[in-house]
Amino acid sequence: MAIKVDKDKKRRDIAVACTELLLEKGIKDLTITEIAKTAGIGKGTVYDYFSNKEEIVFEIIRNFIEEHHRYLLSQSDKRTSTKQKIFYLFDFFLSEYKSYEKHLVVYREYLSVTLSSKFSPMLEFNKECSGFIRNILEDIIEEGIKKAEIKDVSRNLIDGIMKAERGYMVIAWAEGRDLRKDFKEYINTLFDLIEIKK
Amino acid sequence: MAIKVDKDKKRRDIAVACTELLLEKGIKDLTITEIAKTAGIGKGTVYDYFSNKEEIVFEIIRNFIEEHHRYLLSQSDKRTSTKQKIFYLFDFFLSEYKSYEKHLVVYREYLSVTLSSKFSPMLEFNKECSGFIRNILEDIIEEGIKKAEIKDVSRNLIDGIMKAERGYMVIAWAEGRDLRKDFKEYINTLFDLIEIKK
DNA sequence: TTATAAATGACCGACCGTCGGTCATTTATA
DNA sequence: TATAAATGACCGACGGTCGGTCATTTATAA
Repeated sequence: MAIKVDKDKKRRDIAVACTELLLEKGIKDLTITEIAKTAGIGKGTVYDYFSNKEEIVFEIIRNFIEEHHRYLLSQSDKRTSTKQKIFYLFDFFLSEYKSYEKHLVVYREYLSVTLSSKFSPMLEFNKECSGFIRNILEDIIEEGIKKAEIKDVSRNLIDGIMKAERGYMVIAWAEGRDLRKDFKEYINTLFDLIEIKK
Repeated sequence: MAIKVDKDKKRRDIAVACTELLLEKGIKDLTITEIAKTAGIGKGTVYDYFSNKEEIVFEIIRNFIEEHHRYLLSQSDKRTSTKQKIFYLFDFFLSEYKSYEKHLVVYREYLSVTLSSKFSPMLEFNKECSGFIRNILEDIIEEGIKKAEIKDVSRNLIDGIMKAERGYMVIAWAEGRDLRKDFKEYINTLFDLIEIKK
């Protein structure tokens, strides 16, 4: 027997090595040759660990997203208001942090790819992601209802809020508007309608 | 001087000739060679009328959208309810017509392209389009308020509804859910909140 | 008026560079 | 020495370019 490499580990290593490169160049302008060079391996070796470019990009972006989800899980704070919790939940795209900017651009390009991709693991993962966010949102809403902060009908808005968030995300690029402000105003209006006035 | 062709007309002719082809193959799988063949011209000639593939696709899709907008303008019916008018406004993606299916698929791929494109005429046109829909939606809402069907606060929901629609559009593909039903439920819930009960 | 030379620009398809992906060959190790 | 692992030359597809051709129009001279 010759050497055995840990295929999974090497896969991850390649992904990690190319993270910065992806943020710098974006999906479309990222080439396999560059990926190989950056990871310090031959071009053919890339294909020993990934079956195509889409898979590599997906691996890297999945890392971003999973990391962000871990961050969200660590953030649950029962003291803040229901509305504030919702803002926190969508803070990835509401945040003003400059360092998020590149991530946001790549994430948007990734969404663009998923919009017309047939690569099912990616589509599957996307479903999981919205399921994840949706669960948190459901918890937030349920707790708000239990605390009598918001009306029962709020439950039916969950799906719409999820979709609106995606809409703001997607349209912002094409229109160059300040989506952060717009989204906040939208949530504020919803709360005008669903909040139980004391 | 040699013969002068009407450049604009020929441009349109090429676009029209390739409409069916685009619907059949989608944006990504459409090749310039096929376009040339379908339009009955040489490959080089294509580039006498369009500067790149994106421009050709854009020309064809703009036709779809403009046609649909003309249809919307012809549809104003003052007799129906505010909610019903909103459903009509978004009928392009709510409609069950089988013949719309291919258009919808290509439109979604087009959205995917706009999400990461730098081709500014397209981005500009996109802004115009949402402006167009938004104007109609504003009129619908204003009239609903004037008729005392819905509350004043509805005005602030316009932006959110626009974005939610886009979100439903975009997510449907990735999740394979029945976006028509979901979107209708979302609008129904909003109306529960903004309708003035008699 | 007519024959013909010159000018024009629409049209073409061979060709180019790039890039994702493959495969025959080499290298390293047990 | 058997075999896993790595490699980079190579391939084909595709978007886009460019030099050349040819039909048509215009200018000119007999």
